[in-house]
Amino acid sequence: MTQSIKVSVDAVVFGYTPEDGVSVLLIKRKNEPFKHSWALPGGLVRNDEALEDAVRRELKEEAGIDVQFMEQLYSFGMPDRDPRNRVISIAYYALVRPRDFQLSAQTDAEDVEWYSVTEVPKLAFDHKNILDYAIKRLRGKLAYEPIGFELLDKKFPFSDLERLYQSLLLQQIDRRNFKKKIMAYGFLEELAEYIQRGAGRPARLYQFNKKKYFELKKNGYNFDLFL
Amino acid sequence: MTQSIKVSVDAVVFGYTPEDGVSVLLIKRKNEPFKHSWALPGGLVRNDEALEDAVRRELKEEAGIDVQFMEQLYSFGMPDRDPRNRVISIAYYALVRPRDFQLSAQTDAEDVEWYSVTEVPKLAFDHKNILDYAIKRLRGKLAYEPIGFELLDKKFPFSDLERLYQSLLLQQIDRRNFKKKIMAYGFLEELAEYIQRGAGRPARLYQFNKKKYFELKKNGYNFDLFL
DNA sequence: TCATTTTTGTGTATAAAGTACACAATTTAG
DNA sequence: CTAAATTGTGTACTTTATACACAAAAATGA
Repeated sequence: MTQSIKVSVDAVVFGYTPEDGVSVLLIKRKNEPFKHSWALPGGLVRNDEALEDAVRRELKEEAGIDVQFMEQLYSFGMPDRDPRNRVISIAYYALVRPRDFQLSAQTDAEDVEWYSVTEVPKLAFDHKNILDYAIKRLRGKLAYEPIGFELLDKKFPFSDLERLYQSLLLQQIDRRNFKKKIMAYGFLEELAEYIQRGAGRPARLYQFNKKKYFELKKNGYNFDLFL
Repeated sequence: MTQSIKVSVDAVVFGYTPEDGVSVLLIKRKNEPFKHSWALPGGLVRNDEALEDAVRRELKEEAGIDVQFMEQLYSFGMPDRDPRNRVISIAYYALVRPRDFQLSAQTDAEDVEWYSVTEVPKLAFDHKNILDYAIKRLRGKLAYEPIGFELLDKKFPFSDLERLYQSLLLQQIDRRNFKKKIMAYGFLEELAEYIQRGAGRPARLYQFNKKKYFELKKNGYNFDLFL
């Protein structure tokens, strides 16, 4: 018998706000199977479409968002992961700044929502697996590449970066040592601007210098940010 | 139009011998397209077969080998990567001790051969890409997990490990410091046996203690072997 | 308005880890 | 039996990581 496997993509889109920590974008399914269940955005790849394009298309169709940073995560192919057909899914993860987007459930979804990674609802298919895998990857990645900047505002106070690391790596950080280490790499720029949020001394703003980063990286620099 | 994408798996099987360094297992294709070209072993996934099972089956069918250590590498899905149909391929990489196997071209291949990674011939499809990706992954992985032991004999002289790292990471290693670092982790056992190869003082044999390794790992230990 | 609370900002001393380095021991090859 | 090849081993020095506390600037509210 000839092969009859379907190919889909799924996306784990992470967002971060200093208030709510790390969240993930979920959609409520409009169709069977798992109708009305929460799930990762995704869907079948078209015959002549690159995998990444399929992910971007689905994110647009289901949630109305565009993402910048996106990487392939893993391919999930257990024969019974979809109750109807054999479907293998190539999962991607993406990082965005939630405030950059107005979520809007589009044609293919009943609803779209950010959920804190600490309180995700029951998910369709093996999407819980995929999400867990993505969280692990995000943690690992964060520890040796400065992808955290994709999640923060362009200009941010140092404490945002600190809190991002703490909430994702689940450990305390020594403020002085952390700053010392990050600044030593040289890809963070100190600005002459300040921000005032609630009580406390106003915080100086910083921004990530991608050019400097890639330059350093090209020269074989190692960015382990293990804490 | 309904989806008509085919799903295949490909395997990058790495071997190591102290004499020839790191090599990769290639097969000579028996069929079109790329008939008589060298390629990575692999083939279409069956309708009800897990991805890993498909890889193991193909390795058996094409090269007559069984592998122990295997991990998913990446999925390659450019629409034109196969000149005939749309085929997305889920690539795996595996590590073996070449001396454990007698290679034998089976039904699906014209020939099978180990090629040093420094002198691979022209490959079919996008297999050169896949191989390059796998080499990068192997380097990275080797630097923070002791997978090198999968490539060495069960009992090996310390210099084998040294040479493996040097040939893969392409840099000089200080013998004393390297040994100090590795031994400090505590997952390498010094044996009371010695081996004599060619000229020079006989070398003490060592072996990897997996149990100890997993125990350490479970306790959140970090094994960065960066040099 | 002023005392309290909240948050940011900053340096130094100590401990740990990484690096550089050279010579003796044991074997084979000629 | 001399030369060449390989293994085995310790210490001083440099770099990096860690622990730690108090002042500055703003908001809050009595």
